[in-house]
Amino acid sequence: MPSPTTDSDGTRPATGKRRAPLNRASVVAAGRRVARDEGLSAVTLRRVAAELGVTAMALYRHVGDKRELLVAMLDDVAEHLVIPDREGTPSDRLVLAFRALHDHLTAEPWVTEVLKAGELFGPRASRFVEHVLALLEEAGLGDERAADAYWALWWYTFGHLSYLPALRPEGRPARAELMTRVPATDHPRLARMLARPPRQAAAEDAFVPGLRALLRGLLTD
Amino acid sequence: MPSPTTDSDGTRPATGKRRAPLNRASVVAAGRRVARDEGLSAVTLRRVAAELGVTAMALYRHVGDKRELLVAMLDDVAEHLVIPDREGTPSDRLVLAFRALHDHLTAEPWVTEVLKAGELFGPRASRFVEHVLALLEEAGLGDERAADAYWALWWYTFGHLSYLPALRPEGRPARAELMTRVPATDHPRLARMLARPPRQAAAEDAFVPGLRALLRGLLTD
DNA sequence: ACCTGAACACCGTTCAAGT
DNA sequence: ACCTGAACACCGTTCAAGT
Repeated sequence: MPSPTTDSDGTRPATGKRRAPLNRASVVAAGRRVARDEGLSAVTLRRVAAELGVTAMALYRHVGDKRELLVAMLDDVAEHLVIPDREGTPSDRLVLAFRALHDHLTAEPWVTEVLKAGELFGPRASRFVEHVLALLEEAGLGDERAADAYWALWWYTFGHLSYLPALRPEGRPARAELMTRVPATDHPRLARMLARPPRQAAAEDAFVPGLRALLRGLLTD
Repeated sequence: MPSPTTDSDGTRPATGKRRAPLNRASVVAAGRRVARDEGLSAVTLRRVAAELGVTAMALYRHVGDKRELLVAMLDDVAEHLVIPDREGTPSDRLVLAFRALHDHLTAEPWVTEVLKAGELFGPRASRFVEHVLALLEEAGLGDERAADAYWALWWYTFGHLSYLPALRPEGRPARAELMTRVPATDHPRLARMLARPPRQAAAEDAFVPGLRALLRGLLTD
């Protein structure tokens, strides 16, 4: 390996063969790239390292362990969330915010697979939480009820996000197989529900009505 | 524990050294035992096999692969759910049902870790889904709205279940560390929320009010 | 028919060693 | 200071072989 140049810690591209120096951001970016292009299961330390032209053990200088890498990848996603807002009722603005959150976390499928409801989100997206709490306050909720409402909204949103992978092409056979196993005579309503087309779009369309219903219930009492 | 049915092949206890013959149920039971006693991470094919006094490869005759074992373990839990009911409004009876579901899935911590919102639950607990759909119908909802409402309720419930592991002792340090990183001046409401004690009991108490709010929103419109 | 032994192709992680 | 090579202790899974 060539490396005789004695530069201090310059970020220069250097001449030809020298690799850019590793840092946390580049490791996280490489992890996201592998996850996006090859799926979450491809995100191994060896694979991410290869992506950077480096050996797996080199990553340990920058991330601690694999779990920390995944958390950092998630934080990276959360940081780039843009929270839309406009004139309107607090309820409408809350719908707007949670739709944006939902769509943002859905943009890269691997996100919904790493996401753990408590551990990885919530407080990490500080701006988002603060925004939501402010709107709930504006809607007339006190500290305690606002906090409960925030969690209810997040649990609902998280639940829906977790449901989406099952609708992806890989999950379809499992669902089809389930349908054949449900005894229609014993469970007529369930049979009717499963008979309805479980299109991805339908599930996404179902998110907002449920969100509105939840808000209706949370804000009126 | 299956009753001593006189089956075709030799199910005799045999004399002394002969191990009871393996079957799917015993493999699933062994998996649940290991998960309950040593946590989900201990559920490896080698460990489960050892629990049965057998080698890992012997399991493949009964479960296909590891994912199938986990699904079977979950189905086993779902099957033993008792759905309580009593006189009352559909709303009250729905709260009763979802509380029971919530408590049942919470009884063994590993369950919330394997649970995938779409893939593993929902239709598998046929009795439960049918019961809920019937109550929603009784409350005046048509097929389509009842199905949407069922999913909304399940997403909310699932989200809360997924949140609980973070409250377990192992997850606490992470939360404490988050608190110190949140800038109180920029996010005063978030800081107040995090300052409140995140006791496990509090989170469980928060489940029912949110559930009621969601139902309020779903049933009135 | 049911189970075993040995092997394969991976993991995350460690540690001493290189430069 | 930063990275590598080699090794460790695991995984899930396969396959031919035993009984």
